[in-house]
Order: sequence, then structure tokens, then C-alpha cells
Amino acid sequence: MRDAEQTRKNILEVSADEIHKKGFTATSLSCILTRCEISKGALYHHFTNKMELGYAVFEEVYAPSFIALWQPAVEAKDPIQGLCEFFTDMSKEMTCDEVVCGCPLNNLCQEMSGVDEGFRIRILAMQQQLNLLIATNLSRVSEQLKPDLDFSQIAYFIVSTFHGSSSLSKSSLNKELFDKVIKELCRYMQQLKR
Amino acid sequence: MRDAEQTRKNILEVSADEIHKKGFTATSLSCILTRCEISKGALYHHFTNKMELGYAVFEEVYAPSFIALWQPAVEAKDPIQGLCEFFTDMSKEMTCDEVVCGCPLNNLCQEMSGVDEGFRIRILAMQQQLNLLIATNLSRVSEQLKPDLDFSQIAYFIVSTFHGSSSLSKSSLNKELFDKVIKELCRYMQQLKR
DNA sequence: TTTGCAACCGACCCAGCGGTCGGTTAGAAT
DNA sequence: ATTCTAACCGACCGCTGGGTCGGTTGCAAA
Repeated sequence: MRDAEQTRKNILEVSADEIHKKGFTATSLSCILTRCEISKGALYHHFTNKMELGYAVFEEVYAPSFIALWQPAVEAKDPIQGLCEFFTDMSKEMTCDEVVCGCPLNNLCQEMSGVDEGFRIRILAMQQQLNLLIATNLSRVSEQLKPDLDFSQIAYFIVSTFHGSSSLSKSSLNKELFDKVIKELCRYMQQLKR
Repeated sequence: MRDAEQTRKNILEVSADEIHKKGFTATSLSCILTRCEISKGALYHHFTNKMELGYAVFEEVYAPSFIALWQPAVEAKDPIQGLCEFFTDMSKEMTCDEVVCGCPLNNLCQEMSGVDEGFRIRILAMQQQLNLLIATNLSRVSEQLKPDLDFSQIAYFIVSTFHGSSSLSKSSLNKELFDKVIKELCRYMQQLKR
């Protein structure tokens, strides 16, 4: 039986995986077709072109899982503790390959922000949403933190460091550097408390 | 008059610029040829293939300027002050385009580390060299810093944050976020002092 | 003046890419 | 049983990429 919805979903998931591993440009449609065991006609029945496929992957795969990943950590009773555990769990449980692969959002940001406006806008919106999420939850417990902190600035700082660390790991092919930076990041975050 | 050395140098510089702006894969030889006003034969007379051209750009353009950029900052009497001024000067003097363009080394790391071993090794060596440079200069003034600090860890942290911040800026097309993260980075570094 | 070679030229090749389109098929509706 | 259409097929197209190669040219040494 033919199930259009299932076909579409499968294309999205395979594409998400390929784009995560190879980047958007380096991901070829033929590779996706092979893995999905469908024809080019099927793909173009569901998506108008490669760009639109990329946008759909972003909106329907990356964005939801991105929020689902950060939200619980930052909405914990103690967001700083939540983030520390979030990061350290990550460096414990992730395989080397996963670390080296990096965050899909950050990868796309690096590759596509300067090339395609559609990607840029979506990525920007996602970053702003994440920043707001972290900043508001920090201000939620501001009485436990040192005075005169700029929560938005701190939120951007945390995310920058996190993304920078996975970038760093790509050349060393192991988690060591990632772990080191995460450790220092946790030390930094704990220092925010009064 | 034909000047082989000049031709080669010109190719390297134009390539370095193109690769910095578009990335290695997206940089086409034909574009380089047009800008250099030479033929494909000339290019392949000086470089065996695109990869080798990329390696040459890395070793003869990026690496030297990279060291020349960081070394003075970190070898100042007070390396923490030196780095703070280095970063703040950067966010002051750089144009939006330059910020958005990012660090050539970090860009290549993101794009090529997982794809080509030759690039990976060169980038890794560069990162280790930079880390050593920062760490040894921090330990040089360790008596002015808080006790029990891991200088290598801190050095990786600083570089991660810096690279992460320029990555962040790519989607917003302005320096605002870059400035914010740099401000917080300086605040963090000053806190290292006793 | 001749010779020799590094420096350079550019037409050509092939592989792979994203994208098109006329045709086929499954299965629900009538 | 027939009809209709969403779902899917795959041969084909144009284009651009990196790379090749036989030929040309400038210049310096002999």
C-alpha cells in the first residue's frame, strides 16, 4: 500500500541525517533517493526543489528536536544546574562521531547563513528563541545570582561557547577538547551564582 | 615580463580571499582564474590540483597571518589585558562583513575537518599551536591569577567562545551579538585574576 | 642566432549535480 | 466494472565542476 505521509516523513528523516553529516550543499538528492528507495519523481512530488526540502527539514525535524533538547534543561528549578547537567551528560553520553558531527543548527548556520536568505532567517529565529529561553529562565532565578548581570549577553555567551567547542572537536576527532571546554563552561556558569 | 613567483603569489592571495568568503568547496577554479586573469594551464602549472592549492593557501597565507594576529596580544606583559584589547579592538575595527565572514581557520575547520584528512591535520596542528601559545603565556603570569586553574582548558575555552561568537553573527548579519559575546568573554577573563 | 625549457594557453573531457516531464500504477470513489 | 487522480517512476536535459593535454610563447644561456 502506498502511504504518501510515510514517504514524506522518511524523506525528511533521511535528508536530516544526510544534511547533518555532510552539510546541505554536499548532500546529493541521488543519495537520499537511494537510501529511501524511491525515485526522483517521488521526491519532487513532495518537495518543489532541494531548497524547499532543506527548509522542511529545518522546520519539521531540526527545530522541534532542538527545542525539545534545550527546554527541559533550562526550565529546571535551578537553570544553571540544569544546563551544567545537560552539557556534562552530553559529553558523557555522546559518541565521538556525534560530537564531531556537531549541532545541526550551528552547522547550517556556518554553511548556509551567508548563502541563502531563507535559511538565514529560519536560523536567526531559532537562535533568538533559544536566547530568550535561556535569558528568561536565568532572570527567573536572578535573586540567586550576582547583581548586574546581562542575561541575554550571558545566554549568547553560553551558546557561543557550546557551539565553538563542537567546532573545535571536529579537527581532533575525539571528545577530549569538547569535555575540557564544557568543564570550563560549567565552572563559569557556577560563578554566576552569588 | 613573466614572473612565475608573482603569478603564484597572486593565485594564493586570490584563492585565500575566495576560500575565506565562500568556503573551499564552493570556491571554483574558474572564478579564481577570472580574478587572476590567467588560464587554467597556468594554475595547474603551479599547483597539482585544487586540494594542493588549498593546502598551500592554508600554509602560506592563513597560518602565518593567524599567528601574527594572536601572538602579540598574548605575549603582552599582561596577556589577559592583551587578549581583552585584542578582542575589543577587533569588534571595534572590523566591518560587519568581516565579522560575518568569520575566522578562516574556524571556517575551514567546520567545512573540511570531517571531509579531508590533509586539512584536518593542518588545522589541528594550528589549533594546538595556538592553545600552547595562550596557555604558556597565562602560566607565565600565574602568580597574578587565581589558584588551581587549568590553563590549557581555559585557552581552549577562550578560543571556542571566540569562534562560536563569529558563527553566531553569521545569521544576524551584524556585529551586535559578536560584541555582546566579546564583552562577556572579557568579563570572564578578568575574573581569572585574583 | 639558435636552442631549450619554464611559463602559460585554452579547447576538450567526463562525472555529477539539480531539475523536468511524459508515462504508469495503485486504490478509493462512483 | 469503470473512472479518476494522487503517488510514483526513470530517462533525459543543461550546466558546472575539476582535471587533462597538445600546443604556444617569452626569455636566458650558449
